Amino acid sequence: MSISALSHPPPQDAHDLLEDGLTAGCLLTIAGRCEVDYDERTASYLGPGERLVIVKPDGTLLLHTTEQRTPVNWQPPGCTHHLSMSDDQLHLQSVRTNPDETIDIRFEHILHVSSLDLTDNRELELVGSEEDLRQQILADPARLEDGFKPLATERSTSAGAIDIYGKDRDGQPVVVELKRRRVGPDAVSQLKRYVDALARETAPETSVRGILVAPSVTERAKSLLTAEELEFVSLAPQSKTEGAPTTLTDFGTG
Amino acid sequence: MSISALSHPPPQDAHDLLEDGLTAGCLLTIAGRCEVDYDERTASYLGPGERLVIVKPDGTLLLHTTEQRTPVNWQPPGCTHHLSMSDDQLHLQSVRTNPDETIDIRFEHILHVSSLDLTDNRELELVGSEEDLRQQILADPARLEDGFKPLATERSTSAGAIDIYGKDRDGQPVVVELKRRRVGPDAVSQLKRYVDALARETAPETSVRGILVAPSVTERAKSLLTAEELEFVSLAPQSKTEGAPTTLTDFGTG
DNA sequence: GTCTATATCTCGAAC
DNA sequence: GTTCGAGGTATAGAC
Repeated sequence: MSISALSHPPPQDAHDLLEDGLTAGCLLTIAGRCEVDYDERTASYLGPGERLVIVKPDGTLLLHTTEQRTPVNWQPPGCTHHLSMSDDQLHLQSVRTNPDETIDIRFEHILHVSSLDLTDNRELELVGSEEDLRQQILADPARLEDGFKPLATERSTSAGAIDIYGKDRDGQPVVVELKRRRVGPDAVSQLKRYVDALARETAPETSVRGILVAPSVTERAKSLLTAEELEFVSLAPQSKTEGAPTTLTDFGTG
Repeated sequence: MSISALSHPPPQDAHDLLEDGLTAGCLLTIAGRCEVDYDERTASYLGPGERLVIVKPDGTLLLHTTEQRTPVNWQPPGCTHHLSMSDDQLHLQSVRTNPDETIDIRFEHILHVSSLDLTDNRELELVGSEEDLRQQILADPARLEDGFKPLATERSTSAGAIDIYGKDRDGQPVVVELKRRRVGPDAVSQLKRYVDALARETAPETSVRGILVAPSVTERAKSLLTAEELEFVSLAPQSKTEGAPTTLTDFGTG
């Protein structure tokens, strides 16, 4: 039986259906009016309202309202779930360890429950990520700058790993930081951090260049780049129009 | 009618139920074997498998597999959804504008559909945030440092807004960056960025102190703090044991 | 396990 | 509208 469901069930019937599904490794859905307590890392309370609760076989819990992409309460994979009855009400408790966190859901009323036996082996194939941007540059370093020679990816420094480390046509060390989309000041700080760390760790007389690669930058990021004497090259994953490599000027379109 | 549901429905019946629910502003769930295409900002393809799809009345779309907290595909609030039939298969298309993005879901087989008319007015009450940490320091600045005087919150600089700006007992300017939990190198960079910006914007002979406030720091962040001549004070939201400055004798009066 | 950085991050607030 | 930073961020990869 791959699917069981009940509309407007007596709480005990809902409990029994869900209990069976939980032990059978099914994905559970519970729609109804409930009240939610969350405790530990922070704490929250959600007063009564009608929501949709999902319990996945991997131990994930999601509590969704009618709005937003983000669940209003949740628990990550690996949690254990306990169903119980009290005062003719269905209770669902979700327990996480390290950090210890608990979600308690009490259902005043149940609209619908289902237990779904889903099988899914497929993995998502995604293109257009930062990794694609890295591959673009490694395949054709001139896209970054004429004469650029990549020497390492993920080169480690005391401040963290550099996306691409290389040397320019004059043999000067270059730190390249990649971002798949328009960046703000945080990316500039990150690049600066790596440049400073590398400068500290290499011969003090050789200056280190830092190049931020992204489709575009915000105004504040641009002025920070100038203040920190860092550079910017416009490139986008998949070489879309925005980041056309054969470009005219570096700071390109605004 | 607050809930409609069908198990193992003919695709056309599922379509009709969902179409009614969509126009009525209901939350829809569709469980079944489907194939998914996502296109634009990046692109992805998800081969056939059994999943749970949720369409919220605010235009959110979630596509969940049996694992993980994060949906494998999604669309944020504000998207428009279109149901159609083709080759006796149910199609769901989700369209977003700015940026233009589309998700296409084709159902080979439908296990269960439901249309839920949920009402929920309650808002989540949360405690233990960065704001609580800020309030702690403003209420008792000595927790940060003896003689510290907060002068402004969210003081703006060319690099962004400073969490707390103040002066120490010697009148030297202090930049305080707050984090509600253990921090890594990124927080140090952020603090450094504000300190540098403030130094650039004030009299060059006065040095600016930077203090990172968090429950704890990683080793690398610690050494970066030292390298950048920045300081750290251990404090946690809600004055938990970890960040208590003087543990037992602090609460004299009520 | 902890640390580090990315993400179709999401979300809210300030501008 | 864009920008910026927080988040119970989640998640993957490295150590």
